[in-house]
Order: sequence, then C-alpha cells, then structure tokens
Amino acid sequence: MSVKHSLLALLERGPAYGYQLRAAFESATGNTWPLNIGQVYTTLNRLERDQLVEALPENDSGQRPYRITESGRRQLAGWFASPVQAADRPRDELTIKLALAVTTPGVNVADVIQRQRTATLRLLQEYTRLKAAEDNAELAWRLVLESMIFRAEAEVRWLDHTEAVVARTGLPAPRAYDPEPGPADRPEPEILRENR
Amino acid sequence: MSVKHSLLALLERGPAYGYQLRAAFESATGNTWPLNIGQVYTTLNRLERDQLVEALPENDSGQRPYRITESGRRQLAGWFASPVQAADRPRDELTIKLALAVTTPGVNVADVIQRQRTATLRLLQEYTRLKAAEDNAELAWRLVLESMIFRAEAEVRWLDHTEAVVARTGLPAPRAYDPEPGPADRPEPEILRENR
DNA sequence: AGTGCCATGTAAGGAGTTACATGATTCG
DNA sequence: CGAATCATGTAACTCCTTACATGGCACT
Repeated sequence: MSVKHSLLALLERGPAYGYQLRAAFESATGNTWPLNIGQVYTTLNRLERDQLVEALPENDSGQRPYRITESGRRQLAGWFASPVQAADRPRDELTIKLALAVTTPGVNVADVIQRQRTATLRLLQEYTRLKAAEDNAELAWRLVLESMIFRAEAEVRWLDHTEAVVARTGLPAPRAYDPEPGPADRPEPEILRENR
Repeated sequence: MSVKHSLLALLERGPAYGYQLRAAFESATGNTWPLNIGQVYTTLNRLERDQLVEALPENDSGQRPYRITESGRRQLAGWFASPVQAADRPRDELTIKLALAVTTPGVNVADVIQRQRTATLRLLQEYTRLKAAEDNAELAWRLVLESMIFRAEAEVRWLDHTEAVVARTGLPAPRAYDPEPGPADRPEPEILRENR
C-alpha cells in the first residue's frame, strides 16, 4: 500500500523514472528502508494500468519517465487526507510473539523479553547516535529517524511493563484444546471492525 | 511470517485443526486481530510440506487435525529465541506518509498531522476503555491491548513532536529531480543492513 | 578487457486479502 | 424448513522479497 502512494507522492514533485524514484525514496528515508527496484517497476505498471500515472516517451538514455495524472493526484490527496487506521496496520510480530509465549508450554518468557530488550536497546542507541551525527540532515530522514526512536522507546517500556506483569501475575496453566470449542464469548470491539 | 510461527506455537499446546487454530489465535489476541481462515489452511499446507507439522487422520466430524513435529519444535524455539530485528519490521505507513508529506508540494502537513492525531487519540481512548472493562481478561489479550496502548501513545507523542519540529524549521523548498542524479552520499548504517 | 554502476525488466515464491464453493450440523 | 455456524478448501489478486537476465556506459 505505501509503495504505491509513495511513488505517487514522489511523482507529484515532477516526472521521474523508476531508478530515480527508488533513489528519491531511499534518500527520503535516509537509506534505511531500501526499496526493491523490481517492485518499483511492477508498481509503476499497476499504477499505469489504473491510470494514476502515464508513461512518457523513452528518452535517448533508455530512461522511461512517468508522470502523475489528475486521477493519481486525487488518489494521493485522499491518502494524505485519511489517517492510518487500526485495521490498516499489520499485526506486530513482537506483540504476537509475546502473547503466544505466555501460553506456549516450555517457553521462558522472561528470557524472550530480555533478549528482545537487549536487541531493541541496541537499535535505540544506534538511532540516537545517528541522530546526533546527522542533526542537520534532510527533514524527511530526520522524521523517520525520530519515529523509529519513539517506537523503540515505547517498545522498551512495554517490554519492561510486560516483564513486571508476568512476574507479578505468573503464567496461566497451559491447557490443551477443548474437544468442543464453544462460540466466541467476547464480541469484537466496534472500533476495530471498521474499514473492513 | 508471524502466522506460520503462530500456528506452530498453538500446535505446541497440542494437536488441533484449522478452524480451532483460528479460534485460538483470535482468542489470544482478544478478537482484535482477525485471522483469515483461508490463510490458515494454506499455511498449514506449507508447514506440512516443510515437515514442520504432520496431518493426523481425519476424524468422524470431518476435522483434520495437525501435530507439530520435532523439526517444527526446533523452528518454534528458534523464533522465540531470536529477537525481532529492525529489518524484520515492515515499513510504517504513517512514518512514510509524513516523511513524504514534507517534500510533496501542495500538502498541508499540519493538517495531516492533526487528522492522524485525532484518529490515534480516539483509538487510544477505545483501548483504554477496553482495558478498564476487561482488566481480568486472558493474559495474552491483555498484553496485546497494552502493546497497542503503548504504541498509540508513542505515536501521539511523535506526532506532537513532529508538529513542533515542522512549525519551528518550516518546510524545505520543493525541488524537482536532478537531471543527473549523483551517487548516494550517505552510507547505509551498518545496523540496518544486518540480516539481509 | 573487466569491474561497477545505471537502468530496465522477469520469475518464483511467501504472505495476506476478499470472495466463492461445498457439505455437515445445529437451532429456532 | 431455513438460517447460522462449523469445517474444509480454492481462486484471484496485491504486496513484497530474492534472484536472475540484459544492455549501456564510464572508469581504470
């Protein structure tokens, strides 16, 4: 989803060809989020098919630039205007891992938490070092970096909190599956069912 | 990735069939992260192909339970033992959106931030309400809920921070693409290049 | 002449989604 | 009887990744 809209956003700055779009994307994210070049071309093909971009004639150097269309501009405006919702977000692997760890027999939960904490702290230190080293970097890259810092900090806090909760309440006794699983007893919260 | 390992974790509690696995997964996440039933079956097929699980004989009720294998147990242990790395995480859509917003002509960045802030705050309130309402819920679901709360809080803080940064420094002048894009001038940080 | 970068793509597969199809059972 | 739920699956598609193929051009 985001690559499609990212390419539209980059094309809003002016026509560009695939290789250039990848460079622009990676530059905006400080070269930390590499963008697969193959995906750029396949995404551009889908965008062209959906008439959100149009191909310009190939130039002498063998470059095939694209231009955003009016329809693409509307699509892009819609993206910026609509907030990212809960249902848009992918399931977080760490959250799932710990949620399952507490009900999986034979798993040392405190150990899992500590290993993750160490890894995340190390990441956080690296981010902080980068931020100090490149304080006058591009605004976009700075925002990405700070986003990662805020998220990593929150993750460490959650890990610490979770460790305390688990230590306090202990783990539930592992039980096998009911031979006859009953109906779900907890209704799905409305807010999470939206946009589906 | 996480569905594969989630199924292995659920099967570690004992043999189960597809429908049961979906119910168990959704129950562990408080029915907030619906798991597609079709994907359960296709994932089980891949797991069986890779000999991480084995199919048990179909019973009278037409249920086809699976059992985790020794190889599957090792795979699962490896998952729990290795922390989630930076490279494993998907690109965050909101981060990309704002990073691109600041270099896309005609975008009202403050507006984008405010819309997102409102949406995230509303989510946060809903999560908080849920937590209060189900304080004695399953541990796994509680962890998931708290994870989402910590993340939403961090997001609001980052949004506020970003709003301040943008207000203070202003937006960079939009410029078109260089006719001849030079080589990348910022080396990719080592820590982010790992595990690729 | 060879290495490396620029620039375009394709192939194959995993992961995820929506949608559809099919039968059995259960419950009002 | 009909509707809902249980239970299994397939099809089509998007998204994303790794890997490979091809050709031009620049630099040593």
